[in-house]
Amino acid sequence: MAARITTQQKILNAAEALFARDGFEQTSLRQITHEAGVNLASVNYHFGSKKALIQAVIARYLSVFMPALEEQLNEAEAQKDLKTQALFERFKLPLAKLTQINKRGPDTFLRLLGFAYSEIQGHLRKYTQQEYGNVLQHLLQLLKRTNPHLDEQQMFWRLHFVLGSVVFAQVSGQALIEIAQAEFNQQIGAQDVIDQLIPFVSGGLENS
Amino acid sequence: MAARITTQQKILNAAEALFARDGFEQTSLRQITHEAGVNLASVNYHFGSKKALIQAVIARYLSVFMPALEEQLNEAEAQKDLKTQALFERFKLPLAKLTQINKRGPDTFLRLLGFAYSEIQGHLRKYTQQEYGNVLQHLLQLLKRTNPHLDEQQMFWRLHFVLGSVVFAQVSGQALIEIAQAEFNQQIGAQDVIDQLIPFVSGGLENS
DNA sequence: AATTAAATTAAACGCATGTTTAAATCATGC
DNA sequence: GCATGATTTAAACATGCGTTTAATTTAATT
Repeated sequence: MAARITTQQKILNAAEALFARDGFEQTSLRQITHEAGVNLASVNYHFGSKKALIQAVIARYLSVFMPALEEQLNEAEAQKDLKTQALFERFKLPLAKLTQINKRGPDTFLRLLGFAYSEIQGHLRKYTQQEYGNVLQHLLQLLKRTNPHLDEQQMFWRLHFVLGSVVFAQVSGQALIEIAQAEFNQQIGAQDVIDQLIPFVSGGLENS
Repeated sequence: MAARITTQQKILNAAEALFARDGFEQTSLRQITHEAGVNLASVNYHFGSKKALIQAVIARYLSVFMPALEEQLNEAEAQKDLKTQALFERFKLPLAKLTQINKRGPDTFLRLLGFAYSEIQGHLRKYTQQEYGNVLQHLLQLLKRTNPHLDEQQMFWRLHFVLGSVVFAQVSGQALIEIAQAEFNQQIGAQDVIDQLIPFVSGGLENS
């Protein structure tokens, strides 16, 4: 059991690609298993259910992303004169690290996140909160530091608006990228979208 | 054919409520027809297909909202010293007008819009562009006026981020409102969310 | 090599969906 | 009041889904 790709991995790889492209509900197990070249029943054999497969796909990314983000937040913590935008820039490295899972890992992860938030409402939120709640708390604390003029309620809403922008940018991302490319005659990648996004969410969050 | 509610209207009313609550794909024709107290087959008889029903539901709102928005934009056009935030505030009145369709019309419309954008990817965008493209062009032109420091590409992306925030706020809105109410011990409505949203999108769009 | 456990396979199950059919009912104009 | 067209109805259709079953094949252990 060394370099050969197991059935489990084949399923995970095919599933994450299709989930990221079409969403969870729009992707059937028959599509996934066909793409992976494995039997339909093997999903339920190895993962138990489709829901569990979705969770496994997301968990694989979170397990890389979250620790890297935590490290970045610790560095930000020590930083003097921390600015909101600089804080958001800290997301770029953890995101880039996801290439170790997949060449298009960063794109994939953000799109998965987008679908997860818009499709399975409370489920992922609860899981993330439970597994990585401390990291998110840390982020909130730092944002309060860079934005002492916002009260609890403003911060609550704006954080969710930020999340909404990110999620939307990714879910509608591919379509928008294609429109943008046609309109501006240049190659555009997910990284460019992030670079456009950061000043937007920074400005939105900070605004008095 | 005077004051009595026709089958078509019964279907539209039931459909828009369920669509707004659960999304288009999550709502079955059987749910809709049961709620409306009409026969299952009457949807296909009166509208042709589920897709056409969705379009009819959205079109009913757009036909009220868009002309009202156009009027607001014309007023803004004449305004001296137009600010981005003031421009976004112009959305409130057209939105409020939707109560003439339904008491909870504004909420319903925004949630429908949210689901429309996240579920049926290109379809609605094309329809809106075709039917009300001139209004949206007008909005874009005014935004360029209030933000001359942004180039075409920045404006393109930020406009879509704004849209994303709005859409997300509404789709995740009810869940978030409940969390917020529990956390801050006060009654919160869709209008409050809009009030929180406007400074966010204004700040995000303007940021240099 | 024989035994046992793990993994894979083809097939079927049960269910829910949107849509279509064809008969029954209703309303309308002559 | 009857005939005609519009509407409503109950039932079935076709399809796709996640899941389960039971038999077969593969791999590991003794």
